Amino acid sequence: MAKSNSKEKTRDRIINSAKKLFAEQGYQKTTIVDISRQAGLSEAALYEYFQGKEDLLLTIPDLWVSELLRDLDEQLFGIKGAVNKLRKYLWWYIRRVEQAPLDAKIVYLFLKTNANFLNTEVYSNVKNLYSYLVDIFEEGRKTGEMKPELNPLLARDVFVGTMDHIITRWLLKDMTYSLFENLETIFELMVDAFKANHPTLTSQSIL
Amino acid sequence: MAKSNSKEKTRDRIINSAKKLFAEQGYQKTTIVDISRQAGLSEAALYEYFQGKEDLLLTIPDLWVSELLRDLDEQLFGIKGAVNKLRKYLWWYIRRVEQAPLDAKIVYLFLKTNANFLNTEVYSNVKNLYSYLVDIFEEGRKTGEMKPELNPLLARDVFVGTMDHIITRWLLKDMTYSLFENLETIFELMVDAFKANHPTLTSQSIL
DNA sequence: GATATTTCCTAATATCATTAGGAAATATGT
DNA sequence: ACATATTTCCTAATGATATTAGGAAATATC
Repeated sequence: MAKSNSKEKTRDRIINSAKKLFAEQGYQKTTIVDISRQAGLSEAALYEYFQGKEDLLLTIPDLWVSELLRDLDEQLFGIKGAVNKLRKYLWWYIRRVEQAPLDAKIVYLFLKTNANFLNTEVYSNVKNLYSYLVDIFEEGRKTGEMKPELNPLLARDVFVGTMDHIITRWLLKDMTYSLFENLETIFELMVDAFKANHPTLTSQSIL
Repeated sequence: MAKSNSKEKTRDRIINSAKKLFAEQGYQKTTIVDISRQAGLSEAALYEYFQGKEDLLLTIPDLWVSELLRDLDEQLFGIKGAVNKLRKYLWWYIRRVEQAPLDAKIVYLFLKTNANFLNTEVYSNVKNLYSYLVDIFEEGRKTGEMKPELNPLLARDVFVGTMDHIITRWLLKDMTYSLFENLETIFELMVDAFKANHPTLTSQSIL
């Protein structure tokens, strides 16, 4: 299996070169020659591994997001309470973004642009990633930890929107600070939107 | 002034053609030939009006966003109370997006990608657009209408993030529904994050 | 050791963005 | 009205770059 092994190595080298260059110079300004040089190949050889530049762009975040999805279950396992799960989700995701800023940059800045994004494997994986949040809000609503009238889909929009917003700004500002800086405060702010109104009084009410 | 008049007309024709094609097919897939044909010109003539394709891309949202900025002051004039201002801001902005979906699409989907975005006039105008929100939250905090410990910058992040998120999804889904559908509910959800905790009790407390 | 397959390369080819150079139309000054 | 300057536009270049052709070198398979 030395053949397929070396094939995997070359493929990985191409992916990593592309990732680096896309994130540094942007998708448009990165040429196939750039990528293949960086990977120590000719342009033509690259086409043995990928159908083209766009295929390459779509492959990178695909790997990252499906790995995220695999990890998420495990991370939330055993955590009790909707708010605690929500906190874990946020801290986990932000950490993952800080650990893989190049992947994050490609997902957040270059993918949405792409006309095929909605038909992508990445898109459906991202949707899955976010659907966990809907479940968490649903649980919170049911247990009375959160508002009885809470709409889980809209709560997810607030949560994901805020998360994506601070991540996008961080990426545009070239990751010059830590995403964790105000995370606690912003989390508490959001939770106030979701939590039942009078936590010190009885939150169980009969219809 | 027939000369400069006709010049303006041609320029506008180019802008509108580009706007339409960029929004329909994306920036990359739209060619200069496409745009100039649509505008009834040769490619070369287009270069009399714009420095190139990227210049064209950046000009379109520049016009839209500076017009928004001019309008905003007037729209908020005479509205009393931070929550009322916030509501007006949201309804105004969402309406503007629905009225100019092509411009919105270019701002939201193609601009962030661009490496020069942060050095753009558009960027500084968008920042100005958002800075109104910070003022509103500051006012709300001072008058006691909102939490005394509210961080106006973070509140803005929640508000803008949520707004941008629902707009981006709407654009990706090809504007097949109305942005106003759940707006009331989502607004109330967010306001719960900002408002003082016990509105029925005294909200003035001494440190 | 011979043959098939994979991996890679050097050169086309094709598709644009952009520029050159100049013609036609329009404005300006007399 | 005429001559000249300026603006607007056009038909080709030119140049960059994604992709493909065709085949050589390396590697695997029998």
